[in-house]
Amino acid sequence: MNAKKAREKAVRAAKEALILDAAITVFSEKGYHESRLEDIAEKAGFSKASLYNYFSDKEEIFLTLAVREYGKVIEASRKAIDPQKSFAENLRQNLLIIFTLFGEHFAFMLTTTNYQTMSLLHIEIEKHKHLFSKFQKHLTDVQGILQKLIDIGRKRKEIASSLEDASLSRFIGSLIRGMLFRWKLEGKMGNITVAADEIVEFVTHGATAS
Amino acid sequence: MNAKKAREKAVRAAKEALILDAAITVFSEKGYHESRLEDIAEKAGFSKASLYNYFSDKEEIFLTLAVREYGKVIEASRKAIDPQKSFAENLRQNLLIIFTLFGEHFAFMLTTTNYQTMSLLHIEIEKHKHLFSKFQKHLTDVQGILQKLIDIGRKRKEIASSLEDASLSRFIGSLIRGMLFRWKLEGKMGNITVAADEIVEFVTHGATAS
Amino acid sequence: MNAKKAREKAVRAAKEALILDAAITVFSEKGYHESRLEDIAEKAGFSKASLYNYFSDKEEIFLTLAVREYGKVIEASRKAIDPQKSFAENLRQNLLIIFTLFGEHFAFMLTTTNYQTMSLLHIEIEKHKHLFSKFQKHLTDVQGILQKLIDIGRKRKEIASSLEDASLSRFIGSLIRGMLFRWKLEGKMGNITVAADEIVEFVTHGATAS
Amino acid sequence: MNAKKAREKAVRAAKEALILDAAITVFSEKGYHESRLEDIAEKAGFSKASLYNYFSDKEEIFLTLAVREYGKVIEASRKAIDPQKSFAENLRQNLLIIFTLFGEHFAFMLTTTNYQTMSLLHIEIEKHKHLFSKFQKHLTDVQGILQKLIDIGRKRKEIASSLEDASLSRFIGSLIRGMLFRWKLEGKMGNITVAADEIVEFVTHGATAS
DNA sequence: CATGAATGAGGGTTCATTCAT
DNA sequence: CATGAATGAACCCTCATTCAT
Repeated sequence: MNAKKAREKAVRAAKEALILDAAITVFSEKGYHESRLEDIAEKAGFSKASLYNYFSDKEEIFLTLAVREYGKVIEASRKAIDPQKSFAENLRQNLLIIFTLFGEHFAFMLTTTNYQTMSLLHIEIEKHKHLFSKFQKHLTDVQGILQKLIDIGRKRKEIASSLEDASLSRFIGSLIRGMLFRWKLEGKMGNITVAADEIVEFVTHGATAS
Repeated sequence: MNAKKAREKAVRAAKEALILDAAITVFSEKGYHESRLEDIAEKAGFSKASLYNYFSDKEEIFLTLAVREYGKVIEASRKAIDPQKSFAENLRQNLLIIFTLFGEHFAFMLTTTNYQTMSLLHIEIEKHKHLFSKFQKHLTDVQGILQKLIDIGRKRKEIASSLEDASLSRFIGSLIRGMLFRWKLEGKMGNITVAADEIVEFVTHGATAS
Repeated sequence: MNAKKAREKAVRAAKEALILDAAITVFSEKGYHESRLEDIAEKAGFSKASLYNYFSDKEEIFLTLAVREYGKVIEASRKAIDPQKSFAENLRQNLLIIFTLFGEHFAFMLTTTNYQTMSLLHIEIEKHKHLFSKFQKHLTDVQGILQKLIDIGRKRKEIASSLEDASLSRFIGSLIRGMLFRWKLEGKMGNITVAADEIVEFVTHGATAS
Repeated sequence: MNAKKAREKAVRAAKEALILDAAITVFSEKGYHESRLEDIAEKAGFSKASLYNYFSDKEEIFLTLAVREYGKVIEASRKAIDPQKSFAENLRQNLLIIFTLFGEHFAFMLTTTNYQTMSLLHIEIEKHKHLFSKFQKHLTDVQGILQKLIDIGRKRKEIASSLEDASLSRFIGSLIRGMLFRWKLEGKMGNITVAADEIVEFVTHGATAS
């Protein structure tokens, strides 16, 4: 009977994944507020009401999804950090991971960014307190990873900027979001490798040196 | 009678400005979709219905506003460009202009950015074709100004990056938006001069050199 | 211009009354929860959304209505109290007032009674705190009026029951509600005078004496 | 095989009882319409869907329960009637039976009362015609018992009221419901003996005599 | 039988837009 | 012009009931 329970759990997880997969498409395309539950349901092959068997409301879908996606990126990023390698190499690796893992849903990261600024208005954060703080922790962690890379660079004497680490990591984050933003406007993802190389080049030398 | 016409026109323009001034506050705070016409009207001292005497719909208010705001920035930026000065100096000047002109409504730029990605979904663009293309032209112009700065830098041999000018200008744009985003999350504008200096520092030297 | 304001205010009040009049019919028939805003709107000659121009939500309609109806009864009842008359006469008068004022909407009182027990479950009472406490005060006032009658009876030595005044007034209240309940089941109001007389008879002598 | 059948039947009956026991709690607390099948199922230790193995729908659960509960009361009440005793004594006994049998679920009687007035709206009565008429018969029977008591009182010359027996019995019913209503508002049952004594006192002497 | 899951049919509420005064 | 008022069109969420396993 344990096997049955396990199977059912797996089926349920698979369906949740179906919904989240549908949701990421819709959220990426339209942003949080303009996304309609009905679109997500339809894309996932469910009726709107069925979504409520898996998630308590729209916000939970969104937050669960955000946590899942960032979780993937954070885990992969952490594993990829290699203090033996140069800052440039580590950064490049990290960028490739981000761009690869988000893949065709690269715009979702922009949606979360936007959600972040909007969430300041909602007071109902109480409802999904746990998920929400997890979401925020993940966002912090992403910046943390960038800072970790910078830290390594500092130790290896590859970084000599007078700017604070926090500023540097925020700038790198901005460049990443900027790239996603460009792709979104262009309607499709660009070449990941080129994008990563460009960012690395800009971060390491700025505009003045090659 | 010509004087009367002129007066009426001036009055109308003044009222439009009142509405736009109210709109920028609301749009900055809540973004395009979450902003309610009623809030704008109230802040402008009109009733919701009155807005329709000056603008045909919500989108026209937004686009008119965006065109106005970017227009200001573009005009001021163009005037400030000085080929005799260094790239860094020009960039710094430009950043100060952007941050100063948007002022407390700095977040409005983020809203336009977000609107930009959402507008791809609307089919109604036909309705405001003229305004919309003007809006897009302005956005292009802003990038154009950044490219102009880079161009000057190249000519003065201050920029040696292997990256294309378009990429460089996009990166700078990303850094600007990133700074605004940070301020939005923090709930208030930071120190403009410091922000400009940091961006200039990062753009000129990247992370590796000071 | 003051006249215009006054007229508009009157029109508005009239429309509110239309809605409340529609609402009392629906609420009387179906109770609070089963009443649909759409039915009320239709009966009042408005669209569902229009109701929100006059009341902030369903509960406000209900509470406003309840306060209005009980207010009428309480005012009329207070005026009718005459310490010079006998307890029986006062009670009879009061019953006639209640039955007359509620009129064809007699069942509304049952709905409020039921709402009262259900409201214990809602936590949103905060939202309409003011109206809600007014509503409760009115309910208390109705009992208070009955107690006042009893008090007069005591002073006139017409009441000799060993029961507490509070108990007596509650019993009388129960008899009133019981009469309304009967009418509701029968589908129509019965003869008001007969009903009042019966209750007076029962209250004064109980079952054992005539 | 007959034993097996019997056993299965007993098991089934036991499960039905579990559901009904859960239902009475929920219905008492929230009334018919606000009670959710899910709550009943959970309290009974079943899944929501399982309820449909025992009852065809929500209404059947309610009606079955009502019939069961009133059945108990009616049976006990009938047995307790003693023509040798005084009207007051018989009434007191009957009240104690009602209050005791409903016990902590005293509010259920109010729910049935309310359901009674609402049921006039449902057209589906056809569906549960049999149960529904049984339910109504029980309600009539309760009144019948009260009338029986009055009848005994009349025969024993203890009742001299000019009011019709039907009216008297309805009044007594109202007093009972009023007591339950009070308890519901207070959130808990009061002292049964005191309550019964008060009602007996009021019914026998009214307010004017002690 | 038991149950997880699916869903149709609402119900309350919001908001941009229109219209009559 | 200004505006109070009206409303269609959504949208989120709930729940009794059905169904497949």
